[in-house]
Amino acid sequence: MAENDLNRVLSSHGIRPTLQRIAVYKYLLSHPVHPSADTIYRSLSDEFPVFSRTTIYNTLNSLVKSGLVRPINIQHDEQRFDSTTEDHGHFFCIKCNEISDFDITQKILDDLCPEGYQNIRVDIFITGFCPKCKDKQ
Amino acid sequence: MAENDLNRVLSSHGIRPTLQRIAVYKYLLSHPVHPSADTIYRSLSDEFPVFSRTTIYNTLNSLVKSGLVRPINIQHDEQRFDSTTEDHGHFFCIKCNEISDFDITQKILDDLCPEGYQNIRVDIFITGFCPKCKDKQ
DNA sequence: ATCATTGCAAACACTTTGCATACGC
DNA sequence: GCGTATGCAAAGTGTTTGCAATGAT
Repeated sequence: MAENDLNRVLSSHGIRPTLQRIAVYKYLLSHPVHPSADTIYRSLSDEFPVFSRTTIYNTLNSLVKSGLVRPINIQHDEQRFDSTTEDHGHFFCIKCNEISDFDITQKILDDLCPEGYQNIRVDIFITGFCPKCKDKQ
Repeated sequence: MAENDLNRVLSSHGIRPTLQRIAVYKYLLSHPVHPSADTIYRSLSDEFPVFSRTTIYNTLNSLVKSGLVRPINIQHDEQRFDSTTEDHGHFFCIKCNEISDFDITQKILDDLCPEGYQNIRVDIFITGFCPKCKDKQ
């Protein structure tokens, strides 16, 4: 996505497109392994030494609130973040620590919803070994 | 479950059945809303004033390691615990904060598993309003 | 000039660790 | 008696908050 498009997407979600926010959102879009706040901080710090952790957290919270980014609580020790907004599942590899997406059919999502509940979001997490790691356990 | 059965279950999983451990496990079995460590601590402290948070955490970690209890990471800010070991989904009510179980068919679980991955556990979390709360939002 | 954003330092909340005491076989 | 469990206090870790400085319109 070009810088201009990023600006437009952020603006249209009520987020003023500052240098830092563009960088965080761009990083999320281009790193589909669902990084943690700290991973984003360390990666961006190399590029722009001015970044602070506070700004990363501020930005992530704004992005989550606006609906552009979803938090993933697959591990209890740190939150991770996902810039894909369509419904899909998350696979957490306990060896390489990467989280990848997998498809979920609409039918499965419909079948899941329990009777009498009003659901707002569905999270499907699978933990195990990803294709890259399952042979070198 | 009678005290004796609890003793047997814990012992057979390599956990020496102390007063504290029995109380924590019994509490989990009898409170199917999936309490947090702190909820367990506060509830048991009333009954047995000797309990410390450390022991609650120690015990929960032992129970998780032995497979008798599963951790639930549906919220990022605290872990919650589940004494049901069969496969099922979790519904988190954002109003009353309770987590309830719902059934998942084996067929859905089979359909979920993505190609090429080796999965160890599946967690299905739905967030929203439970039947008790959906009318009084 | 005004209002939002940044970012340091400090505070916070949940969880783990170090270590001395107490318990169970 | 020896190994394990308990529990206090302290440390650790991820995240949020207070607030002054900076930036954008």
